Amino acid sequence: MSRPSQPKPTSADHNGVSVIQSQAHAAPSSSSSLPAALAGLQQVPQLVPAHPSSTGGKALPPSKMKKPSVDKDSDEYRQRRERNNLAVKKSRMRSKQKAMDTQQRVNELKEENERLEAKIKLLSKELSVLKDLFLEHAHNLADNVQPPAGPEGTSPASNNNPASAQ
Amino acid sequence: MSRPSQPKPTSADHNGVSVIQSQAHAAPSSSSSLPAALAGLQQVPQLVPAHPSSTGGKALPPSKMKKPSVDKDSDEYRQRRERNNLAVKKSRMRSKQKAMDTQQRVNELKEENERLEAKIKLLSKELSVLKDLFLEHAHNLADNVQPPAGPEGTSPASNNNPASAQ
DNA sequence: GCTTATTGCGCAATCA
DNA sequence: CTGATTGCGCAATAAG
Repeated sequence: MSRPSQPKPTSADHNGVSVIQSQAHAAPSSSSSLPAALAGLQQVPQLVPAHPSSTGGKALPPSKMKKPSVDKDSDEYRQRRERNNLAVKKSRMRSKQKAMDTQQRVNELKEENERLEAKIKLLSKELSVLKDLFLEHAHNLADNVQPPAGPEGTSPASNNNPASAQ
Repeated sequence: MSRPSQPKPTSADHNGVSVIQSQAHAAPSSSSSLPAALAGLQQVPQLVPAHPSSTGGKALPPSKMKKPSVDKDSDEYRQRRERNNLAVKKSRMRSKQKAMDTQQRVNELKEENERLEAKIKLLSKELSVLKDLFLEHAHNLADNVQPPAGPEGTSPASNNNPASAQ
């Protein structure tokens, strides 16, 4: 599918002198047609070619517009277009890829986040248990310098019930 | 491949009907803050040189044209185009917005991640301190029932309450 | 001042 | 049938 230089038949009427633009009016307030506001829009209020030149000349429609000589039939031109098209394709491909990568990153980060939160939860729990144990001990020591022989402190804070039920 | 309909000329026309007007329309107003206007792109609505409303054969030399319909000069056509252009613009805008949002999400998640990791670090530290204290204590108890009498170097866990963060 | 990369846009085919 | 998407090419810039 390379691009064999082709004579390009239909090129003749491209625009050369005529911007065949077809029909008149392109919706004057085009935006008015639809909720332009909704669509975003940054419309530039009519920018007229206010060129300082005297009678601008090109303001006359029925005349010929002197467009730069961009010979569309030129071989050079065709070649450049071709290259640009390629570049465009490449660029867009990259862009898309990047978007996908970003999306993926979001997923990864989300997963990571969950993992981290789980870990935090775990650590917090461990910590609270240990703290409780410590407090208990401290209380025991404070209350009585000679706590019961029972080393383990499975008892409510402060004084544990020596004569506990069972 | 994509367009088996025609011998793909290197032109903009998608099917041979020819996009005669090239993209010269003057964006009536719509987006674009681009300085393109500077180029003096003042395209004025104007009638095309000639087009019979009828099927005036297009300009396609030695080929066969199988898509005569689609009167570009039709009012209907123009209207549909305009609408589609709007839709396209809207769609693209959304697409872009979405991409940006996703990117932002990545940033937020990254931040969150850092925060969480910091928290984990803190908790881990606290935990290790407590554990050490605990172990020490346990050893003392196991080795000797009378820790206070022992060498003063290893003073009991004093009191220091690490529960003070954030 | 060239070339490539990006960007906005319109057209048309296709999807929904 | 209508709006939404998508591939593609053009042209104007931006970037190198």
